[in-house]
Amino acid sequence: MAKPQPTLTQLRALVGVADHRHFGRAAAALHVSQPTLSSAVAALERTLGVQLVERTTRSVLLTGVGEQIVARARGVLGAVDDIAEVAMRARAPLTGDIRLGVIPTVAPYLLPRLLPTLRGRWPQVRLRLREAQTSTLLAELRGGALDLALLALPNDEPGVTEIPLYDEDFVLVTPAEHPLAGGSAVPLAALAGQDVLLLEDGHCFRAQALDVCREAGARERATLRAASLSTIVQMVAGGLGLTLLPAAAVGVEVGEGRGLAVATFSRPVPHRRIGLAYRATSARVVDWDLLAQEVRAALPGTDLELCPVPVGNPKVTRSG
Amino acid sequence: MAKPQPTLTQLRALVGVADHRHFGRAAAALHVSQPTLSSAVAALERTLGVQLVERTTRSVLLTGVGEQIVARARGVLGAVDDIAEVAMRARAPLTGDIRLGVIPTVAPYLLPRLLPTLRGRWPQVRLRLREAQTSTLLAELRGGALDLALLALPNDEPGVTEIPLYDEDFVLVTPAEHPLAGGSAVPLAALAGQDVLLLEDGHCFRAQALDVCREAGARERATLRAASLSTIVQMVAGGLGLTLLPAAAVGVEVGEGRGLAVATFSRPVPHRRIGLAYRATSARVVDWDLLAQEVRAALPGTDLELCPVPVGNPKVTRSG
DNA sequence: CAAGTTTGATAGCCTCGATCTATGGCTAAG
DNA sequence: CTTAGCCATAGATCGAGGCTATCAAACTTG
Repeated sequence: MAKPQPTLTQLRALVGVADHRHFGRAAAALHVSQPTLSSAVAALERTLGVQLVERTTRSVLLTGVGEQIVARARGVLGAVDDIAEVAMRARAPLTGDIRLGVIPTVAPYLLPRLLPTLRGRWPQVRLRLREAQTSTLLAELRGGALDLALLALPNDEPGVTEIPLYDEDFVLVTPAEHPLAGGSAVPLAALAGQDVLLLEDGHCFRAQALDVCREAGARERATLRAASLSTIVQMVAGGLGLTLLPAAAVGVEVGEGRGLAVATFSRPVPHRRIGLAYRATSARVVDWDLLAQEVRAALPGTDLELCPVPVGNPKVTRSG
Repeated sequence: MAKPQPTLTQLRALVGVADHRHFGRAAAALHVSQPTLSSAVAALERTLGVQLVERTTRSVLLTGVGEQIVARARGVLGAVDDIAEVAMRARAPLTGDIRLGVIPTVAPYLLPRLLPTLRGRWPQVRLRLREAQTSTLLAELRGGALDLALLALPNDEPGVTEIPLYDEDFVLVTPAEHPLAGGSAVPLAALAGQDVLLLEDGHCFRAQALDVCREAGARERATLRAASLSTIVQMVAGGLGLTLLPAAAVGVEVGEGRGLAVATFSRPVPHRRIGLAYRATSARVVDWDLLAQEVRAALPGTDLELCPVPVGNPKVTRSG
């Protein structure tokens, strides 16, 4: 026996009846006639072999199975709408609002490079930026307040997919007269006993740098936690200690003639991976992949190592 | 402009092509002719306005958008199959295998009452029982190795739905000659300084009883952790201390003439809630509701307080 | 290099099912 | 008992989706 499968039209009819609890009004809302709706629901019940709706002339109620199936039908119809939206987004890629959250240790160094490129190549896109720490960004991402987050990977957040973008080394910033100043392959162990200045709690870069310090045997100057890398670098210039910076920050934070020197570590060089994160259910994956390409294209050429582009054939190109 | 929506047939066609990477074979697998399949995919691309498949005479590839949409289409088709299964299950309620996990502090006291009732009223059902601690049960439930778990609530497990069944009070079991023996409204504070025997780590009832002890100021005899309530009661009879039992265990564990006495607490009486847990995506919710009714019907009449039946109209009755 | 083979697209026809209008039957209210 | 409201049924119509036959393109092979 061949089992007839439910039809999308039938599912829409059922959901409509469930919503309105009234065949006539549901039919009007679905722009079909009442008998059409009636027979659609009846056909669904026939193919499923179960009564879904209790009809009396006075009221329309769902049976227990009916409730179950209505819930699933809503899911199906929503997913079909999603498919249409995915296609629509792909037809007009990278347009409209994108709510992007960025962590504070990336934003000031990457955005000045990204924004002009993006505006030039995708004038239709409007970035709505938000700067916050990782935990905030992930919460807002899951809650739907953000479309996309630019942060350090991995986060192992269920339901969130990540696109790796680049790896950036950590470098050592010291006063110019410091013994380690300007070194080119400083071993981690050279940090032992040094006073290292770090960000305040909640910054992921604080945790990453702290790991390095622990391994190296350095100690944190805990009384001097700063709110930004900028402040920390000022403090280093003031002779209060030394600090680690992610490579991308060096150009902006360590200027000439400020009495500062940058040293690089010997292998294995401590580093972190930066990438994009989005809800796995997002209908705009194609957009996010394109944006990832733009970020990679906007990267400073030297110190940052691009992550390989993961998948598939990037068939979608700019429209126009 | 009215947008034509994708059809289930079209989605099936697309998924088939994605699976086989070959129109002819996909058509055979779907039991349609090759031109039909071809035109279905073409129609889908037309309604979505996006190219989904790269066709050459030599190979068939998916575009980026195509991959996205295939993934979602699989979800849609799976959900539709689920709907059919929900209906099928409702047509033949409570039949077939049910893999039920039960925690050790419930199983020996509830199952002897439940099993005969169940066999009598639903002879077609076959329970495959498994006794394990909460964490194991929940892991197996999520992994699909179990259909259903009978344990203490709440667990706040994402993706897992819980049906409350009954609340059971904790009672105090002491040697017959103990000062608290047989009391009828013992305040928790009376436990202060007493030696209480508890289960070994991992049992949820251990944690629950330990909470009571902490609040009451009792101390655990940590050198005597037991693997079962049965063992603990033996130890109490041997004068090694006293213990807490969930009410349902009293009848089985505390017999006559074994030198044991049962005392009840004053209000607020410590208690725990027992219920069923299942994957929120399960297609057999109707079955689980029915089984919950059977558990309630099988309950010992006196000490356990039924939880209110939550929802809906239990339209489904026994078939036959 | 030409013929053959493989494979997906197109054309034309047909069938079945979804939809419509018209109507019937049931229930609750007055 | 009548009336109004509401869902089910009947019969007609039309289009989506199916099939067979054929074409066009590309790779293979003697």
